Amino acid sequence: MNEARMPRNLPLLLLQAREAVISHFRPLLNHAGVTEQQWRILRALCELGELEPRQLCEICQILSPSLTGVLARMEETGLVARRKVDSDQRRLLVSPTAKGKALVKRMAPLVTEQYRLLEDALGPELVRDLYGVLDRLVAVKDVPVARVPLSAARPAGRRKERAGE
Amino acid sequence: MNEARMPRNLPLLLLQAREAVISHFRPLLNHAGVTEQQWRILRALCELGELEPRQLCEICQILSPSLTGVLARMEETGLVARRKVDSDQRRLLVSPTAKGKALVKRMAPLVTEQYRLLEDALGPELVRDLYGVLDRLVAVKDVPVARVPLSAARPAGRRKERAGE
DNA sequence: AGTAAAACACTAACATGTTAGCGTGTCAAG
DNA sequence: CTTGACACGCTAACATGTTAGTGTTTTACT
Repeated sequence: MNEARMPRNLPLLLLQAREAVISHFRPLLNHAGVTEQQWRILRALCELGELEPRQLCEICQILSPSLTGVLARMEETGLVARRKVDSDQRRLLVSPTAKGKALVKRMAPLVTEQYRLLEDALGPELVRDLYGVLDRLVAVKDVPVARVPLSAARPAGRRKERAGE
Repeated sequence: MNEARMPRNLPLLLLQAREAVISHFRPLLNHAGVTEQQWRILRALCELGELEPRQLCEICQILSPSLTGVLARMEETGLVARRKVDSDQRRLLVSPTAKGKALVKRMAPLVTEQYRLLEDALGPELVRDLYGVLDRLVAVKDVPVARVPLSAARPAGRRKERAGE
């Protein structure tokens, strides 16, 4: 018969790959008292300087609503500072505080060392191939979108019914 | 000076890669009324049959506390069923319902089609390399863990202080 | 048999992901 | 100058990620 088996689950594979890598860094970040997202933001700010929230969204792969909360907590703990832009009242500028920069400076050698250990375990070729392939993947544009037949898909009637209505 | 720049952020790159892929499937899943996690679980159950929660955790890369909630919601909407195992009162067995299987069967062609479009955009070599590299990465074991100097890292004193204490 | 350790699913508390929508500020067309 | 479209950061509501810890059932060892 048909049954036409689906292709491998690529998003899942990428998730597993990411977990395989990040698991070796999580202990370091936990010990430093920052989350993965906070670390991404701090790194970006220390490497690129003052940035706007929307830039951080793109660079750190964090959606705007999440970023709002993350930045609020980081401001609370004194890792970053936010200031308004005079020329455009809509925009903000986020910068790392002295405390934030100090944390990055403290963590950098540890992160680098752990990365080296990981590289040793993976081997230079795999690491090189990894960056090569992923960079190519991320650079891909213009992937067409399949049209949904409108008839297919659609479970029962669970389409956003609020509880209190 | 030193400043010793850190290596590239590999977990971030993997996150970006995953987003580049999953973004093309999210509309399909949304339209079907299931989340990414629910889809991973349904696929696993339909391809491998009845599974225990801890197996689903491993296969679908979902932590136990998250899985508890996801399965509860899926049982609520009638996509899966849970039953206890007699031989071991601790364990459970999760299986897809008729409704769950039907959803997978409906979605399969759409997912496969979208995957084909993605493959066309990426090119066969890149897809092949992608799986090759990621499979090798996931398979890596025995990565040593860097010892944290105990003195380094550690922001101010924000180490799990409860609000009501 | 009897006990300590481990396995399993679960809860709790917090942080983030995801979608929809809101309010204000900016800018361009009329 | 005004209006309408858009950009930006935000809130709201729900689902999931993450860490710590709990209660119960098994298992291993004495």
